[in-house]
Amino acid sequence: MKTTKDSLTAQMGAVADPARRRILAFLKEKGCCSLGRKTGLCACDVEQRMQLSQPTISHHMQVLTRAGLVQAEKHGRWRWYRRNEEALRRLLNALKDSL
Amino acid sequence: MKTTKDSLTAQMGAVADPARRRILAFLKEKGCCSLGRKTGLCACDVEQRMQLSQPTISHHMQVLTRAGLVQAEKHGRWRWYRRNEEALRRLLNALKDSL
DNA sequence: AATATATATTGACACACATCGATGAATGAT
DNA sequence: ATCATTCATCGATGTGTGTCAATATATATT
Repeated sequence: MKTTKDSLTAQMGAVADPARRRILAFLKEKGCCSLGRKTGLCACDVEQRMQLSQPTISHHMQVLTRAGLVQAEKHGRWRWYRRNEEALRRLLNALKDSL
Repeated sequence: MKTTKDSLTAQMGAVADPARRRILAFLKEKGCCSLGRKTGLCACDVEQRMQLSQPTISHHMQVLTRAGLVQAEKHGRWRWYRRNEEALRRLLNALKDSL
């Protein structure tokens, strides 16, 4: 029954949701958190910008992370998220081939 | 309640389903039906290549058509489908910007 | 230890969706 | 007129998903 979803389908599904696309857009901004040179946002930042509850944000971040489109790094009691540009590029290329 | 889905989300959702991606791939082949110079497939051709019932195929074709990613043309008792390459290109560009 | 903060997890709910069998509608063939 | 074929529609069903409130977990602060 539980045919494991292939990677492309998981990534497409992740990106098909408008809320998650907004999150990906937010992650382009420079945020409050910085990892070395890289910058990211914590979930609370994302939550602040969207009209969604904290559990919902948490869920979306999990979907994006599991799809490999964002990377998370725990830092103190925050969790910093940043876009996985490499994976996003690969997704676009895969789509270009698959479509 | 019924916030109408925006065009990009509808197209992304259409393409997120693996069955519909396979259909889009099938539509690249030269089929039994020809429209002027263009070629396409009828739903029965698609059905023959997939392990899905006729109503399910019909449903997928409707989703793809409503999303504007394929174009249908009724011809006798067949319905010829062909890819809307322009729309597919626009989708890729929109994604490139949106991601 | 007690408290506050950031996030995850759980349970529930409504809704969307993929799928199918049965049936209907349109069209062509006999 | 009857029948076969192609496709759409309907109704049902199971599964997935977006969302939230409540609760739990982890970590920092006092």
